[in-house]
Amino acid sequence: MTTGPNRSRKHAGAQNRNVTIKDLAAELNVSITTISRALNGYTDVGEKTRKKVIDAARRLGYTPNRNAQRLVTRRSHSIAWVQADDDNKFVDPHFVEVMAGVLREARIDHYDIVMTSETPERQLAAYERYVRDGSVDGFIVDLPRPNDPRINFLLEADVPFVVHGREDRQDRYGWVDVDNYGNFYNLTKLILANGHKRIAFINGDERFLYATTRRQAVYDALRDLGHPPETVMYLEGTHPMVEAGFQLTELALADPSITAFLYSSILLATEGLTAVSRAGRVPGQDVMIASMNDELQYLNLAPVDGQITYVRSSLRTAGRALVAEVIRQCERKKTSGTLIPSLFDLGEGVSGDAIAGSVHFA
Amino acid sequence: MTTGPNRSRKHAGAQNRNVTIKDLAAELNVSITTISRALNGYTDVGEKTRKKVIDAARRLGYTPNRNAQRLVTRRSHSIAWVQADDDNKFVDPHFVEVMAGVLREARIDHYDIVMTSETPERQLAAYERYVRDGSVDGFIVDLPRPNDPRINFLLEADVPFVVHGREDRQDRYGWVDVDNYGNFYNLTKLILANGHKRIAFINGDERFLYATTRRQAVYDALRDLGHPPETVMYLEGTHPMVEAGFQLTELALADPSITAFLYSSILLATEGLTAVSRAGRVPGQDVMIASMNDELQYLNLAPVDGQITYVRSSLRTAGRALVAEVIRQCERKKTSGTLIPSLFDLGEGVSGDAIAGSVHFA
DNA sequence: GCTTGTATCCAAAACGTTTTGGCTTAGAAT
DNA sequence: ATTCTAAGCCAAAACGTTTTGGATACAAGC
Repeated sequence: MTTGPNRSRKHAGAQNRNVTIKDLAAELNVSITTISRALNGYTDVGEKTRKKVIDAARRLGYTPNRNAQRLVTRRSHSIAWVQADDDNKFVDPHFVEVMAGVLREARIDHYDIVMTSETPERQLAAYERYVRDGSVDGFIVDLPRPNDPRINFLLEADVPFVVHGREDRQDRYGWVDVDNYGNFYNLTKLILANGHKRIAFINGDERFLYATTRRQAVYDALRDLGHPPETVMYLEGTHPMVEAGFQLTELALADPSITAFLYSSILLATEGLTAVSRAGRVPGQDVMIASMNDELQYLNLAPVDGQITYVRSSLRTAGRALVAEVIRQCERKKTSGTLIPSLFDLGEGVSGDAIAGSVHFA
Repeated sequence: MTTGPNRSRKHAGAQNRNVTIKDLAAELNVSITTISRALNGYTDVGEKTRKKVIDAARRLGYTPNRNAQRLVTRRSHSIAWVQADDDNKFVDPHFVEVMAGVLREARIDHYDIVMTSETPERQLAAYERYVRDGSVDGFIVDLPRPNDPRINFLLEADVPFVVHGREDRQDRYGWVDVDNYGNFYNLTKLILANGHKRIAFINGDERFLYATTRRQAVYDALRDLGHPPETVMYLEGTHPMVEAGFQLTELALADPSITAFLYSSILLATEGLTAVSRAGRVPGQDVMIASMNDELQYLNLAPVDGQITYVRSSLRTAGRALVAEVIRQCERKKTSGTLIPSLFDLGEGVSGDAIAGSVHFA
C-alpha cells in the first residue's frame, strides 16, 4: 500500500463541475473544434453555426477553463508584481496610487495581476519560480536599486517586464518614470528665484535611484545658478518616508537661516508643514515649502492649500503605463520607455509665472 | 484558407522552453510517474531513487508547470480579491494595511493573490468568471454591504470565500472583523465618563455595515448611560473618508457646546485635530478627541501624540486572518468567524484606568 | 464529366502534469 | 515448492483546451 504525499493536499472536492467544451459539443452535435473556433472568431465556421454555439454557450453558462487554455497556449494572461516585504516597509501610500492605475489598466486588457510579498532575500527566488512554473507572462518591477539583481535576472531570462523607474540599463527594457531630475531641478530653481539663501532638502531613501537622481538635480541647479552647495542642508528619510517629515523638519528648523523647505514627497511636506507651523513660522510669509506632489487620492490637501508649492505628477497614470508597456511586450510589440509628464502647480500667494513666481522672498 | 481569430492573440513566441518532467525522466531513465511521486513525497519510491530525482531536479532547474498542475488537480492555489473601482474610491490607506497582511499570509501557504479592480456594475461578472474559468480557489470579500450580492452569489455557487466584516448571514460563511460595536460602545462610555455633555461623532460611510454598527453602538451607549440621543451631533463621511475629517470637524466646531470629537478612523481624527487646533481649541485641555486606530503603518502619529485617545486594532492582523480562513476553506477544514482583538490605548494626560480615565472634563 | 475552388466541418495530437491500477521482483511464510 | 506480502516501479488515462492537417460537399470553370 502506498500513502499520500507528505504535505497532505486534500482536494477541495465536491466542486460543482463546470460545463466544458465537450458538454457544449454534445449538446449541439458538433465537434469541440468547431466550438473552440466559433468562440474564438475563426472564419471557417458558418454563421448559423457560430450563432448556435454562442447562444448555447451563454445558455449553459460555458466559460473556457482558463487552466487548460494556459497549458495549451503557454500564456497565462497574468503578470506578477512582487512586493518587498522587509517587515513593515512595503506599505506606502505611493504604492497604492500606482496600484490603482495598474489594476485599472490590467482589467481593460483582461490580464490578471498576481501580487506577492517576499522578504528581500527571497525575492529573486520568487521571480525564478514564476518564470519557471509558467504562472505569469511578465513582471512589474518596482523601486529599482543600482544594479538591481531582479533586472539582471529578468534580462537574462529574456522575459517581458517593465520597471517603474530607471537605472543605467534603461535602454534594454521598458520603463515608466516621472522626470525626477527635471522636476527637482526646476523646483530648486524656483526656490532660488525667490531669493532664498538656505534650503533644507528632505529627500527620500537613497537606496532607491529616484532619490539619488533628485539629489543630483538639486545640486546641479545650485551650481548652474551660481550658488554654493552649502546652500542646502541635506536630509535623507528612510523608505517609506514616514516619521521622517516631522522630525527632520524640526531638525532643520533649528537653523534659522533656512527659509525654504524642499520635500521629496507631499507626505513629508504635509508633516513638515505641521512642524513649521508649530515653530511659529508662517508658510508663504517667512518660509517657503516646496514638494513633489504624487497626487495621492486619499490625501486631503485642502487644509494645506496655498501653503505648499508643488509639482504634480500622477502615479496612477504611471501605473497604467506600466501595465500597458508590459502587456505590449507580452504581445511582442516593441518595447519603449515612458516618461510621465508633470504639472507645475503653485500655491496661493503666487506671483508671476510658474517658474519665476511663488512666495517671493528677499 | 482560414484566418485567425478576430482579436489577434499573437503568441509570445521564442519563450526558452522550460525543463519538463519528461526531460527529467529521460535524463534519469525512470518514468514520469516516478518523478512526480518522488517529488511529491509518496512512499512508493525508493530512497535512493528519490534522492536521485531531487538532485537532478535541482541540477536541471526543474519546476513543475503550474498550469498543468492546475488543470489536472483542479486547484489553482490562488485566491481572488476583487476591488471596487468606482473611479477613485478604492484607494484607501486602510486597504493597504489589510493587503500587507493578506500578502504576507498568502506567501506562507504558497498561495497567490490575484487582484482585479472592477466597476461596481461589473463586479459580480468578475466573480462569476473566476468561478467558472477555474482561475481561483476562493475569494476575499471586502467592505460588505447589506444583503451584499457578492455574498449571495458566492453562497449560491458554494465556493470558498471569506468576508472582511459581517452582515446578517455571518453564520453561513467565514469572516474576519474587529469588534466595531464593542469598541465604539466603550469609546462613547469613556467620553461620557469624562463628563462631556455634547459629542460630535464623525462616522464612516453608512453604505457599509461597519459604519452602521458603530453608529448603533454609540447610541446604545448613550441610552445605557442615560444620556439623550441629542448628546451627539452625527456626521457621516463618504468612503474613503478623506476630505471629510477637516470639513466636518469645522462644521462641528461651530457649536461651542461640543467638547468631544469621536472619529471612525484615525485618518479622520488627525485631520480633525488640525481643524481643532486651528480653531484655537486645545486637545486634552478643553476638548477631547477619540478615535479608532487601525494602526496604519505609514501614518506618523508622533506629532499628534497624546492628543488623541484611541482604540487600536490591527488591520494587518485582519488581513492575515482573512487569508488563513479562506485557505482553510479551500483545504476543506472547518469554517469559522474571527474577531480581531482591539487594544485600548490612551493618549497622554490620561488619568485612571483605560475605560474610566483620559482627559477628564467637568 | 473532370478539375478546381471554397465553405464548413472534424479527428487527433499536443500541452505537462497527477493518479489509477497495475506489474515485477525479492523475500517471508506456509 | 508454493503462496503471500511488500517494495518499487510504470503505462496509460485523464484534466479541458487549441491547433494541425485534412475531409467532405457543393458550385463554378473548363
